[in-house]
Amino acid sequence: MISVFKIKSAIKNKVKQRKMNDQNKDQFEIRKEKLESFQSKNIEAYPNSYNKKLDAAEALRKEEGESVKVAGRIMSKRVMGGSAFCHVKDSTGKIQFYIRKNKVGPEKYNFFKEIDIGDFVGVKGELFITNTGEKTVLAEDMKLLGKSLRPLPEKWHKLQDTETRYRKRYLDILVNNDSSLLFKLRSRTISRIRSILEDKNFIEVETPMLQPIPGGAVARPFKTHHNTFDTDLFLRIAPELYLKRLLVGGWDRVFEIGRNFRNEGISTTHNPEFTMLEVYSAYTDYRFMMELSRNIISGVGEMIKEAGYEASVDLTNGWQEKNIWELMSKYTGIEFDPGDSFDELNKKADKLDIPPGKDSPEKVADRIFSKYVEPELISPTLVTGYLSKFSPLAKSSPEDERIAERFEIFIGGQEIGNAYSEQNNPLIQREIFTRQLKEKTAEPDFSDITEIDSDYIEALEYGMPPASGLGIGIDRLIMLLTGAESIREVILFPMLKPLR
RNA sequence: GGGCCCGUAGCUCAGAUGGCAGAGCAACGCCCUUUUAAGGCGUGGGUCGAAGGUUCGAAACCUUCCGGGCUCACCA
Repeated sequence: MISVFKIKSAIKNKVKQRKMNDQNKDQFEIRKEKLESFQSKNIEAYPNSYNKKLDAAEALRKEEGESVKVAGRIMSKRVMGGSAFCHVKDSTGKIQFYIRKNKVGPEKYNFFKEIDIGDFVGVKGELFITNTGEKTVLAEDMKLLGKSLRPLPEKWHKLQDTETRYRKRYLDILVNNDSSLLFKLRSRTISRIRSILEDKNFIEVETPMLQPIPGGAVARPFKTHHNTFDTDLFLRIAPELYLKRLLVGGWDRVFEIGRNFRNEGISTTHNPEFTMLEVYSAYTDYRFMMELSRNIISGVGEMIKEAGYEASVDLTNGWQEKNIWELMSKYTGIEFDPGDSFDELNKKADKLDIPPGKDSPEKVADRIFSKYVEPELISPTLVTGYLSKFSPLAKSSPEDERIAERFEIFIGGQEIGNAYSEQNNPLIQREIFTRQLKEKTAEPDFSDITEIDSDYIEALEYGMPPASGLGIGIDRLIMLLTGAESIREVILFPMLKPLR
């Protein structure tokens, strides 16, 4: 039944595809014909290289009268009979060139007229200033470096359609400067985080993304299969358990920036693959990570300022530490206590218009927190007081066994990170894993998970130093820094339904 | 998965109550040697997301499907 439907729709698509091409015919076909005519005239439309001398931005810093050689994509073309102005764009910006028939001769000029917006060209010539004051290259020669067969989005309104912007991100970053800047800022942010950690003698490592038993978080994993070993593997949901194996091996300060994969819902704050920073530091507890996360986030905040951006929230000042139970009491007006039973919690939830039900108490508390407290946590807030029983990889506080040595970072009403003192007692860890497994396998979604990661427990049995760990969601951090409304705006190629 | 909204030319968008599918940019032709959203004259371009239905007549109304956005739920 399914296959019949699929075949039908596949046929429809073939037909549609052909029609799409027909629709493009005008501009696409015309450009293809130009390409063919170039080839017949022995003009190479796709040369292998070009000896570009200067980026656009560099060329613009040169003086009037100096000779420059630049290259890029033609973004605009204004022809006035025997002369024309074009803007050429490379990764550093745009520069204008001016080409004149009586300067380059009729043959070259006519060739220039064949060149389309979107084509890559190289231009050399002297700089001059136009009547309207723009530094411009007076072309002595122009070379085609790459023919474009499809028209670019419109120059004034640019590319607006959200879906097309995500699916054809190359067009988005080409014509929408804001988008291009955002992703460059993302890159710089990650590189800044890296340098902050390296300065503190953390070393960057890479751990497996293909794991036999996905651990380090609770989430539905993606499943895959390795042919040679004929074994099922999972895409990691977190690198945590591998990074802590490195602590066992004596590497005291490690971090990883990389992709995690969670087979769950997609929303404005969730992409199935997302980038996490995880940091581990031996001989420290979660207090150390409070300091470190502040260093990282305010460091990034400073960089943003230096780059001329303004983060929507002050990331340097106003940091505070708050207890989750006090926060919940404050923002709901109902007293909450870590000792609350499931029943009591449900009753309070009911008063707050939160559906109670068969869920675990953690979920109920989390719902209350998400609805009433989270949106209020605008300036950076380190939230403590999480229950040990819902922090399976964290150590409990020596003062109160019920409470984990753990905090989460909230900024701009969003969870940005999570940190705790790491559980290094192999006996306790095994017990917790075993209990978790029983609970998990009761749910159909986790039926693939049939055993605990005893390899990890074995590592712990060799002895792991006391340590603290921190995880920061990079995508959400970037959202915060740029004020992006959706995680898709900060991921170059976000997950979309494949077009059939 | 539920609710609301969107899909019209390569791009950006108009098309009240059903009556011959439009504009700007881009393209093509002509004019134009300092323009910059260049300008002037002219031309071509559409299975109105898809399929059914209602109707004398559907881009518009109804149903289903496809894709997207927001939101709730699920979920860190």
